[in-house]
Amino acid sequence: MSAIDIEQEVATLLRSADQRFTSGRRSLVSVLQNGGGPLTITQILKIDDSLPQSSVYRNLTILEEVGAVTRIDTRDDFARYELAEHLTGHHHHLICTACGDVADFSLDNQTESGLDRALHKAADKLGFDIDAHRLDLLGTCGSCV
Amino acid sequence: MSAIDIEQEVATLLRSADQRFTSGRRSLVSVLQNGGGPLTITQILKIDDSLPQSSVYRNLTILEEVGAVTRIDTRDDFARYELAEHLTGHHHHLICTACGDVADFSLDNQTESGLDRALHKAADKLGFDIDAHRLDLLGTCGSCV
DNA sequence: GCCAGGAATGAGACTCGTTCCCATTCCGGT
DNA sequence: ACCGGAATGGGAACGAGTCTCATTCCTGGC
Repeated sequence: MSAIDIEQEVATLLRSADQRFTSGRRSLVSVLQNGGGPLTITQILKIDDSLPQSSVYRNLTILEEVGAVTRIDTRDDFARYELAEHLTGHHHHLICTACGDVADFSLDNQTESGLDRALHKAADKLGFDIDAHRLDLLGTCGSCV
Repeated sequence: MSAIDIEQEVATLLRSADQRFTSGRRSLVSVLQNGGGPLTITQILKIDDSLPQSSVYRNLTILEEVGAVTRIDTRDDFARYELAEHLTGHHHHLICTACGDVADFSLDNQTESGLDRALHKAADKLGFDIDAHRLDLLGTCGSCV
């Protein structure tokens, strides 16, 4: 999905929730697009220091409610945000337990769909209704040896 | 693994890290054993109100360092703790996005090992060293309709 | 059994990521 | 251009989790 398509899609999502696609929100989306992985609030503020902290928090929450952005909880104390999967494609996360950084990766379709079947079977048995699955790898990234 | 075996194992883990298996830590382990799923600090304090908050935090941290307990981050603001997998067996979590509660479930061996192979392949490609994987289902539990 | 010294405890102060408040600014419809 | 509701942004408030430190508890050596 191209940068312009993503903008369009985010605009639509906001519009249908009676929200405006303001310049602050535009900047936020663009920072996330170029972030190369989930970003913390601190990282976002450093990348674009024209954005005030409180607006970043508020707008990320709204973008999440609208379904344009996903919040990721890792092991450290910082929430991370990235564009939602229907904008970037389904993927998973490599979480480095040494430096806290998060990178994206994907599984091949066969593994993914096999997993999905198994998950639904297990969830059905327990009367649980699946919205999404979250598969993260915890370990050490290349730069942390 | 029986309750007594678990106590033994935790004792060994603590001992080999030059830590004592004190009565507070014993209570903590027993609360987690009977919790029927990962518990928040608040839940732990409610179940056993003889435990002071600061000790619960400190001892959970120590038990985690020692490898007896695992910390789980869900969507809400509360960290949850449960006994480590080598005491209870490998499993995953159903996280209810409505009430925040967490339940355990397992996948069949075949799915699990296939997944493991795929994950290692993907991680190797990126020079990432896997310690563990974390697979959670987000959705609605039976009691939240 | 007793004592010394380090480990563990527990109550409360503190930290800091996140949320809330509210006066001001912006924007779309008329 | 004007109005009204939405969005903004600076700072105050909140609260889960951490830190401090005086007290209490163990444990190993005598």
